[in-house]
Formats: sequence, structure tokens, C-alpha cells
Amino acid sequence: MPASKTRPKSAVTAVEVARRAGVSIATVSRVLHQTVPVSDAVAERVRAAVAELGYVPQTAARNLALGKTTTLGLLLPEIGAGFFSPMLRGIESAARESGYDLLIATQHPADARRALRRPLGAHNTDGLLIFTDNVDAAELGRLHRQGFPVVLLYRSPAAGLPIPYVVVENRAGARQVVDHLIDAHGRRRIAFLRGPAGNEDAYWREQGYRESLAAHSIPFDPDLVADGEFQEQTARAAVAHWLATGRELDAIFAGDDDSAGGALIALWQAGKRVPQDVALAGFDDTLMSRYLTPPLTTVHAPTERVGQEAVRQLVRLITTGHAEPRVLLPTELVIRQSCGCP
Amino acid sequence: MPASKTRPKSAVTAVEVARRAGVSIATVSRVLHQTVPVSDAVAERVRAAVAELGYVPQTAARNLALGKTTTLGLLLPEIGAGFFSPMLRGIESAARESGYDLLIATQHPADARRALRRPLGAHNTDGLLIFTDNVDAAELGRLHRQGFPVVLLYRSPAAGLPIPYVVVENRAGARQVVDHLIDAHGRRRIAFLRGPAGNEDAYWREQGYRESLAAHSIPFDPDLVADGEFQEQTARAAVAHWLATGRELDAIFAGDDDSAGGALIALWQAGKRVPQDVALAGFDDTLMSRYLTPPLTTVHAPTERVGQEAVRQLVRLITTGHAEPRVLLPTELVIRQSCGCP
DNA sequence: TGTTATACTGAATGCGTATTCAGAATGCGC
DNA sequence: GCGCATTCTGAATACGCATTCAGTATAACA
Repeated sequence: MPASKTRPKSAVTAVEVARRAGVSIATVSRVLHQTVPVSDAVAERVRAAVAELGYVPQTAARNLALGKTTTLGLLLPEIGAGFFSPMLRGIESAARESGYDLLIATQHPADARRALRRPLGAHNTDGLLIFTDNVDAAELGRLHRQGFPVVLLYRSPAAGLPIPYVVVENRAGARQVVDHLIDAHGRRRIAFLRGPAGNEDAYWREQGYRESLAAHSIPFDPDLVADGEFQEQTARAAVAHWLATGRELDAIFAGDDDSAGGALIALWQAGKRVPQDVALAGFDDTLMSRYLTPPLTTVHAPTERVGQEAVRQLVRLITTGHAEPRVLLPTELVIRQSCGCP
Repeated sequence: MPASKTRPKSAVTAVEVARRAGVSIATVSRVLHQTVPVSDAVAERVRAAVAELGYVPQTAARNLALGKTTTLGLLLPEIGAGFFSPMLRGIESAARESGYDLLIATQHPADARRALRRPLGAHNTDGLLIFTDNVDAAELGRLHRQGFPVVLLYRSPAAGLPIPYVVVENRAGARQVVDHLIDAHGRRRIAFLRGPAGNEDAYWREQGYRESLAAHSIPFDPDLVADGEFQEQTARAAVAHWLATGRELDAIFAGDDDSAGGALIALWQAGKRVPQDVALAGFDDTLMSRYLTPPLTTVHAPTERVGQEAVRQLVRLITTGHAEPRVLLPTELVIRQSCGCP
């Protein structure tokens, strides 16, 4: 009896249920899964035994026999960053609706050994939702080659890898806010707080920004672009620097709401009025944005839906082998007061 | 070959590694787990085979053989409520450090059938972190009787159940803020926005509030207490009602930051200045609180540490069979401007 | 060189469930 | 009342890993 002392003997097994009901374990299984008709009398006896003993099939054994886990893996860069909350809710609810459990793991930047120790939860889950830039293309390629179901969130796969992904309309959203700043409020010196280099959201938001300027014949001015890194502190410093060096600007489009918050602080500290002196807009529509003073005009990203949609695609991929190659969710301009609207 | 068509044949098993390395599966296992010395030559061959084949032990089989899952279950009432973010981060990081995976589930109020279908992840995890009021005492008792490791978060077990739990110093924290409003700012008509009935945090915060009043010989006035339900909307309505009916008050202690946010909106809409006319304080120190105008004086709840500590205790319980019956984490007064401080 | 201790290794077994395959019980027609 | 089709049911097996038990080769010693 290997490991007999470490294993809790309390667990009720199908054998005991079978003995109690006077049948074989095969019949127990049949009653539980309704796969083959079982005579009423026997079924009733089995059900009674199950109830009395409080029998619950052992997940590990079930997984082994079935060759699947009914579990979805979620790989995040770090947890609890505020931004993830709605996404997590979407993922959790969609997973539950589909009957899947949710296994969460985070991948920290300098944590390569973990990937070695347990390659991304393969064999541990039926599929993987990946939302992190720290999984390199090679790793993704490996998973894909093995036919392991993967869906990417907020990120497209490296060229050539046909891995389904779910993203939001960053470019169009950015285009819309900047258009609004120009068209509705007549701003033309619009600065941009860029996101982290290599970040896809950051890239497309900048594209939208440039596109809007171009459409309004406003020349792109590199002096009006700085790195906000999607971080409050960095953004604050960048804006403070602009103001200290007398940079002329009448609006700021922040790459995300966090950096918008930082910009707001810097503007306030420099005695600039928002939106009178400088109009401000962000991106994401996080919880915080409506609590800022003035409330932040921003672009709503359907984060919760991203989570739901990703789960939906992943489940499709697992069950049917096919999924939408790319799901693009619309963003929506949310007008509050920081842009100058009443 | 049962289920041969549903099971992916791609998975590399220990048998293949063994064959390739010219050894038995026993030796493969020995090399991987370093339990028994293996000659260098053989070990090297095995390691090479593992690398070439990309072998990863099948979790389900491993769990079955070992009788444990190395996974912690987390049961939440609902996910992504902002408040959970830091807690989740604490839980995740602590779990990872201890080498455990994290399985997340939510328990929705009217979801009794789920509890029947799969009783709380027993047989699925090695232990459970429970943070919800929807698990009744009977269910907890059942788990405890089975010897299944459970730790409660932000909640104490029903009387008599010796289940370890982790909570924060609600009473002392509340006492401190109210003391501050009275001592530092001379407020004496201090209203209280109570949390949900039956919620433990809500209960102890009210106790702290009453205690402070009593210590300052201020009579408790039921007219200055209303249900904020820890919700912005409800709190806003309650405060609006107070103001509309001319209730006299010079300060509001909100049971949590969300209701403080609601109170702030109601005060602002009624033309009351904060903190000049009415001082305001909250509880929790959520991300949002420093973005309010004026920044919210509140009580910092060490939410992330609660998560970490709960995991630590749960792991102790799993590995040693014992844990601290009760962990009480300190809160800390965070003074910003909404109370009247400069 | 023979003997014993030592260091490794492989065959066999158990974990608990789902499923297959063949056999037992039941019902039907004649 | 017998044979045959039809339902049901149980024994056996596979899933993949970890472990035990019984070895076999090697080194140490006399």
C-alpha cells in the first residue's frame, strides 16, 4: 500500500457506494451519469447509498480516466491590478456557465524557471487563457504545435501563429477621443502619453492618435509625445516636465486612465485648470475615472466582455477544435467633464 | 481501449521517456524526484529524453497516485469587486510561494444546487479559503468533520466550530477614526452609514463607532444611523434623505469607502462643503479613496496581508494539521483631507 | 578468487473512475 | 414450457504516475 499514511482514508469511494447498494461500481457510475438505462429499483438503491455516504467522485481519478480536467487555466502577468477585476469577473462567470473550473496562475517577468517546472499548466487544464507579454512566441508555438487550446487576451499572436485572440478597438477608440478634443473643443496642441513600448494596446492607441491628427491636418509633433508607461507616477513626471519646460499644449490624451490620473495631478500642481487651460482624456474607463475631479472623459474598454468572449472562444476551441481567429470588441467614447464638456 | 477517441494521444508519458532512455519508468520517476540516488550516466540519459520529448508529468495521474492536488481552492461571493483585487494578489502570491496552485470559484446567493453538484471543491483541492457568507454553518461543519482543511477570510466561524480565520481590527479602526473626528476636529453630530446586516465587518465597525461616542459622552442617536450597505448608491440615497429632511450633522463616518463615495456625491449635490460643513471618513482605504475630492480620510485595511496570512495558515493546516485559530490583523488610520486635516 | 555489503534498477502494484465485453436475468412469441 | 431477443449487470481493464519489493551488477574486503 504505497503512501498509505499520507493519504486521507476518509474519502468515500465508488466501491463503498457499490457495496452498500449491493451492486458493482459499474452500475454506480451508470446511475450517476445516466449513460445506460438502469432499472428503477437498482437506481434508487444507488442514489440512496450515494446520499447516505455523501459520495463525491474523486476529481483526480475522474480526470485521469476521462483524459480531461474540465478546467481552464488563466495566465496573468500580475493579479489584482484593478484593471483585471472586471476581466476576471467576465472570465469567471463565463467559465462557470460553461461548467469549467478556473485555475489561476501569474507569470512574473523574471520567472523563467517556472515555465520550465510546469509548462503553462498543460496537462493540468483543458485550455489556457493567456494575458501576458512574458510568454514568448516559442512557448506559444510549442503549445500550438501540441494542439493545446489557447486563446490570447489583449494580445495578438506572433506572425504566422494561428492562435485565436480577443482584443478591443484601440485605434478607433483613440481616434474618437482625439477627434472629439479637436472637433468639439477646438484643441490643436494635443499631447500624448504613450504606453509601454512593445505593448499592443499602446501601439494602436498611438496609431489612432496620429490618425486623428492627420485627418485634421495637424502636424505630428514629437515634442508632444512622452512615455506614460500606463503608470500614474511616470505620467505625472512626464507632464510636470512638459509644464516646467514651458511646452505649449492645450490638451492631453493619456494612453490609459492611470496615466490620466497622473497627468491630472501634475496639471493641478502646476496651477493649470482642467479643462479650461488643458483638456484631458484617458482610455479604459476604469472605476476610478468617474471619481476624478473633474470626472474623466475616456474611452470605455469592454474589459468584462473581453473575458467572457475569450472563455467562449476557448471552450469552442476545446470542444469543437475551432474558434474565431480574432474577436474585436468595440470601444465607446465616454464623455465626462475633463474634456471641456459641461 | 476505453475513450480512445476522445483522449488526445499526443501526450508524452513516462513510458515513452523510459523507453527512449532505455530504463524503466521507476527510474524516470527517481530521476525526476531525486528520491533515490541514480547513477550519473543513467540520470543524464533520462534527463536528455525528458528534454527531447518535452515530457511533463500528467497532473491528474500524479494527483491520483499521491492522493493530493497541491491546489488551494478559493471561494468568493463574487469576483472583481475592486475590493478583492489586493486580497487576490495576496492569496495568489502566497500560494505560489508555497508551491500551490489556485482554483477559483464563486458562490452566488441563489446557487444551492452547485453546492450539491460539487461540494465546495473537496476532492478537488487540498484545502479551501472561504470568503463568503453564503456557505452556511452546516456545510462548514460537514467539511470540518471530514477533516478537510478550511480557513475563513473576513469572517469567523459559527460558534463552536474550531475553524481558523483571518480578520482585521474593525472595531479599533472604527474607534480610531471617530475619535479623530471628535478630538481633532470637534465634531459631535457624527452620522454613521452602516454596512449590510449580518456582515461581521459591519457589526464591529458599528461597535467601534458606538464605543468612541460613549468614550466621549456623546449620546448615541439612532437618527444618525442609516443603512449604507457598503454600496455607493444606497449610501448616496441615505445621505440625500438626511439632508433633505434637515437632519443636523457635522460629520459622516461611512462603513466603507464605497459608501463614503456615495456620501460625498450626495453632500456635493446638496451644496455642502467637505470638510468645512461636513467632515467625512471611510473604511478600507481602497484605491479610489485617494482620488476623491477631497482625498478621503479612511482606515487602511491590510487586505493583501489578509490573503497572504490566510494562505499561510491554510498551508500550515494542510501540512501540519494545525493552524492559528484566529489571526487578527491591525488596521491603520489614514489621514487625508476629507476629515478637515490640512 | 570467493564472499558479502552496497548501489542501482525493474517488475509489479495501487490510486479511483469510466468503459467495454461478455454473461445473466427478464420478457416475449409460439 | 422452450427458445430467442432484449435489458441489465458485473468482472476486468485502462488511464499515468509513484512506490515497494525483490532482485542484479558492482565494489570492497579477506
